[in-house]
Amino acid sequence: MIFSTINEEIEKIYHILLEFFGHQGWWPAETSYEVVVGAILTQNTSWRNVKKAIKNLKENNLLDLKKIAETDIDFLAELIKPSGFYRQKAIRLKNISLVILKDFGNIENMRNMDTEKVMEYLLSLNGVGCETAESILLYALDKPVFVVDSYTIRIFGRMGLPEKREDIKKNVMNIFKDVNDLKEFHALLVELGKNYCKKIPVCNECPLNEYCRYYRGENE
DNA sequence: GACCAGGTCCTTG
DNA sequence: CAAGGACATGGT
Repeated sequence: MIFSTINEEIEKIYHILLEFFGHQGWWPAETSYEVVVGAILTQNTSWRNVKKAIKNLKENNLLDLKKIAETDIDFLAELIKPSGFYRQKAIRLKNISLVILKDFGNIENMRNMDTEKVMEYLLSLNGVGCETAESILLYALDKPVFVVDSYTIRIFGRMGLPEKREDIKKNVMNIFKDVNDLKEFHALLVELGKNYCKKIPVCNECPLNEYCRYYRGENE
């Protein structure tokens, strides 16, 4: 067994963040389908805005695979307007729901498939890219997958860790095998990204300063 | 008013 | 492959 510096650093970061921010309890949703909807709606969009869209769907009793699959696209677009890119997202959301309904009947039925297979399947859907697919796998289907988003890439870059999404994913999944750890870690990284590791960083009080190249003025 | 937000797709070089 | 534009609302 060889101890890698990178692994130790990643593990250390996880524990610092957990201590600093506490347990995140992601994904904030009542059903697995709600995770899927949220994952689409939050693409390049603040969760604050997504919540409004989800609220609209719930108030219309539409947060259901079968119902969205039958909903008029223009009406759907109107409801999810606050989440931005709403015309695109309405089309994609309805299409994705239709296809999943046809192929599986419901989200839960996707759990029986191999992780690799579901990943491939999800990526084939228009509007589902790497991050959305990973989010669905981890948070809707409870598959042990690490979600790499733009915050993660930025944070790893600032820490001097691997910056390519597949490298990040490999490294993290090599350390954390447990679904709950993977869920927690991604949520914690988003929390750090939102509050400290921004494009214009808030280094004061950032819990990861001692690991940050940027803070030490070594790059950027 | 500028900039950013829990991306993805399509087109170009 | 990398880079650039389109998609759009709402908060700081």
